[in-house]
Amino acid sequence: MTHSATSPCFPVTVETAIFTLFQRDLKVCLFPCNQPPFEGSWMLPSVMPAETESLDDAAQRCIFSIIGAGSDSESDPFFQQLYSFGAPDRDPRGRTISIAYFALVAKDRLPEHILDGTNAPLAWHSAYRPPPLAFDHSEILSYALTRLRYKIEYSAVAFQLMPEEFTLRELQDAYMIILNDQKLDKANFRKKIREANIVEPSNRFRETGGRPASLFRFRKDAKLEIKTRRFFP
Amino acid sequence: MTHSATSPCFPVTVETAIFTLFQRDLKVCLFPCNQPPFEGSWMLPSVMPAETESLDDAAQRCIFSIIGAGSDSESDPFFQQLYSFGAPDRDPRGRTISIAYFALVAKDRLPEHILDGTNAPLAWHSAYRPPPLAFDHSEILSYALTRLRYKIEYSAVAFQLMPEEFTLRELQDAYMIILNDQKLDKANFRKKIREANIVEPSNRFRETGGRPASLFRFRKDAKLEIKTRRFFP
DNA sequence: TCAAAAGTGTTCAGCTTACACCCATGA
DNA sequence: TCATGGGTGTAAGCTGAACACTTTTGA
Repeated sequence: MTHSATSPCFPVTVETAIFTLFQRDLKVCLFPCNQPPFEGSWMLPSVMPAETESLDDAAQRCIFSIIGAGSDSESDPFFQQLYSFGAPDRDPRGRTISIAYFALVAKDRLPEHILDGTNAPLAWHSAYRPPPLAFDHSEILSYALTRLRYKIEYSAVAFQLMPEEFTLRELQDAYMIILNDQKLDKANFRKKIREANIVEPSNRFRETGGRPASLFRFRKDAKLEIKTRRFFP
Repeated sequence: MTHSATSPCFPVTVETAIFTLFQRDLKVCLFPCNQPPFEGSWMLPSVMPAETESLDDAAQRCIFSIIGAGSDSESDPFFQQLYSFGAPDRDPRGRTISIAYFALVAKDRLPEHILDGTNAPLAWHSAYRPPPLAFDHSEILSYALTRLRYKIEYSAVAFQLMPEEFTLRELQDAYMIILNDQKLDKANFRKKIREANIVEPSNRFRETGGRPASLFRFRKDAKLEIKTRRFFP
């Protein structure tokens, strides 16, 4: 009921599903796993919290160790705790408890050599059709995808995956890729974005195949999360 | 990046916010805390996971240790993992990592001596106006309340707080208490419930001050979670 | 016959959806 | 002048909020 006198201890890890968007696909950052029996599988990046480090700090260290600390905290990636996984047999080497996070990084925030995998074991794989994953990491990944999809529908986190400036078509593409829904109506999508008041034009344009597209950026003061009554039906 | 060779260990606890509904109020189960410097404060019930026990099993054990194991698993309370708390200073006695759960129990599932607190340190307090709580438990409680409110809006978990049979008025009261909103329109609420197709009449009635009210029960095959496109605005 | 509470139908505003249309550019 | 993609207006249909109404019981 209350804390017992003896304190069994558990190794604790923080695993992070880091997402980014390129090649018209949602990508997740993976490392090759060498541990038997998972040779040839891939795994999510992970760290162990230091003695005096909070879970969030550990997750942030995990992310920065991959993408590098930014020059300004403005462009720091969004991250959020997901769920904790503690099945006794999740790691055959011994029991560990894993606190899972997910993170969103804009492609232009990633150094070139991290994006293309030059000179690093890390690789970006399709989040929807990932290679075989070690431990329970495919469970973690699919949970992260579900949460990302939920979150993108009631908040504006999508902008965390966009570059500094973007066209509305590019934003719509991001939504369609993440929601796996090609049926979003262009006019209605634009109206929603306009009325939500979360972007402003930069008065610059991007060359496309046809009429040039206005570039937008997210407003610093935008309301990012809105809750409305829904009930179940 | 990957698992390091040395494995720092952390004491891990599972804390559970157990909610029930009576006296027209949402109640949470608390225990007195004797640990300095929190004498006089209250705390959420907690257990430490055993060596080979999953986190969910530990949470279930925590719940059953209070309300007793049910005769049939049908009436087992609903519970769900919430969030993990790991601030280095959350417990002044030493660092622990806490996996928080919340649970919903129907009042008629609680034995009489648990409800009225006879001969037990446990007590039920208003979840909205709780007494002083030890550690970071007020943070855990307010997080649990937020999640409960979200969840009740897009799913039918409310029925976990209802007795076997109930009137629609009683169900509406449950919603109004949890959402802290007295303005729910009776006609519209009933229409929603009817169209959601989640209850069926038991063909019995409850005596009230006026016209007797039909009793309903939840349908076993009801769809409990429905997701609709929402976006942010 | 009146008070109290159950239970229902109808209207109106606002939002979502679908779709048609115009605009600006390069070839 | 045509193809391509950007950008907008509007009508139909659905949903939710508000509210007035009827029904059934006990006193």
